Amino acid sequence: MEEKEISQAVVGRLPRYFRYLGELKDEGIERVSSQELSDIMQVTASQIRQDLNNFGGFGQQGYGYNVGFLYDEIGKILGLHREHNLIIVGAGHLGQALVNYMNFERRGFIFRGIFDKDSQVCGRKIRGITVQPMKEMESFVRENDIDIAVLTIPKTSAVEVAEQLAGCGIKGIWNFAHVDLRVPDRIQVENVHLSDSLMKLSYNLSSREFAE
Amino acid sequence: MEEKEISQAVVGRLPRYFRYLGELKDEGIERVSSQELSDIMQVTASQIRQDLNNFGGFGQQGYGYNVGFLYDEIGKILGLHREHNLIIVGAGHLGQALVNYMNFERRGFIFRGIFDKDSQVCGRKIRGITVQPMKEMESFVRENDIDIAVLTIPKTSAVEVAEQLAGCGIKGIWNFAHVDLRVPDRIQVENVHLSDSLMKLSYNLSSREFAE
DNA sequence: TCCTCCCTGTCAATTCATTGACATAATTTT
DNA sequence: AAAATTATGTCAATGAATTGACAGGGAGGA
Repeated sequence: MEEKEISQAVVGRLPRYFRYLGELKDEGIERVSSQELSDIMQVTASQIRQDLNNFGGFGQQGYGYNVGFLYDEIGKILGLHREHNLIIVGAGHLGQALVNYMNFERRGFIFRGIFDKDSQVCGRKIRGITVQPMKEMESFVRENDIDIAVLTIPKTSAVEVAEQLAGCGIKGIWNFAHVDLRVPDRIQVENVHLSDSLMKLSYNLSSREFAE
Repeated sequence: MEEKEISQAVVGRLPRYFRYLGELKDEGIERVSSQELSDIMQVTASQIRQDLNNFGGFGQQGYGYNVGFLYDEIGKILGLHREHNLIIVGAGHLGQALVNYMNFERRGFIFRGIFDKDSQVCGRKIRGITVQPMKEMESFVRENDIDIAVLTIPKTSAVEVAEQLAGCGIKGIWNFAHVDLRVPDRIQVENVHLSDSLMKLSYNLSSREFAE
């Protein structure tokens, strides 16, 4: 299926295309040209065509792109046509917030388990899912066909937990801990470093002041 | 201060340098060469030197970089040497999680107010801060020297709220709503699109399967 | 059916980012 | 004090990403 390696720059733009196409679809719009999309999304039409062509010719000359079709195709490319089983490790505020955020489920990302090392928290239910102790994690991952682990734990324990997860066949880690994980190549890690993001904003605020 | 424009690629790496330098500092290490940093951080030494030189010559030939000094300098570049006043708009799970996440305060990002449109939620206290109704937001921003607004609200209301914030002199928006905000150029927007991030992970999971 | 216009897919050109190479300066060793 | 080593700052070379240009394949109207 994948012939040439797709750059992460392109991959990073796919969800945004997907979002805008979804909106157009909801508005009942059937066709769209790269130029129209360009106007809406504030990227060049050339980039849109270039990006989409990495995955095949979805458009038609003289017509443009069929919104519904393109939406579905990008969804498939992103792997949204099938379900993913997730667990959350770390039942703190952030972990709970993610479990309660329904939009993930709508896209096929289903939370199957929650784990926490604090025995006080274990047994509590979050959105119908019982928090389990850490020692149950590895067997749970193996027995329930878990694809993705979401790490919402302090960085001190994240490295160790990532190793455990690597050992029991997890495929991907969505990492909110403020540390870079070293895992085998077969495991994909997607980092969400919130404080990095906030610092970037802070930088851009200060640099802006002097630019004037 | 800023002579040439620094690319966002560089800015995006600064927090990571900052983090690793902080760790070295905590370990009591005083000096580090670009080559040593390169080994630890898994980026090329050349890139490290190139990046740092955008902001000045922090190192010394034959010696390397002084960890503490470089840490402080990058902190200043990132604007962490002064406090930022923040408000949260949207007291849902995610908003609460962010308020409760102490690490931001440690870096000088102080939450001054929380706002929500749900009158049921207003009046409740989150970490000592009373949730206020939306109509108080604009005057609060003006009167309390608020720099940054954190949007943890659904996308439907985010656009409107962003406009209100633009009107009352906010400088930056940390946007967790799943929508692209259109605000005047003077306002910096940093997006955290969690579902985009998860979709990227999903893509990389599927593409990996076929690559083997 | 034919003609005109539209818009993609793709190639080429340009811009931007990363890596490599090295002259030079400070440190450390002898 | 001199020699050897270390490691920066910077320039040049390479590589990657974005933009521009256009041939040619439909679509839509007459």
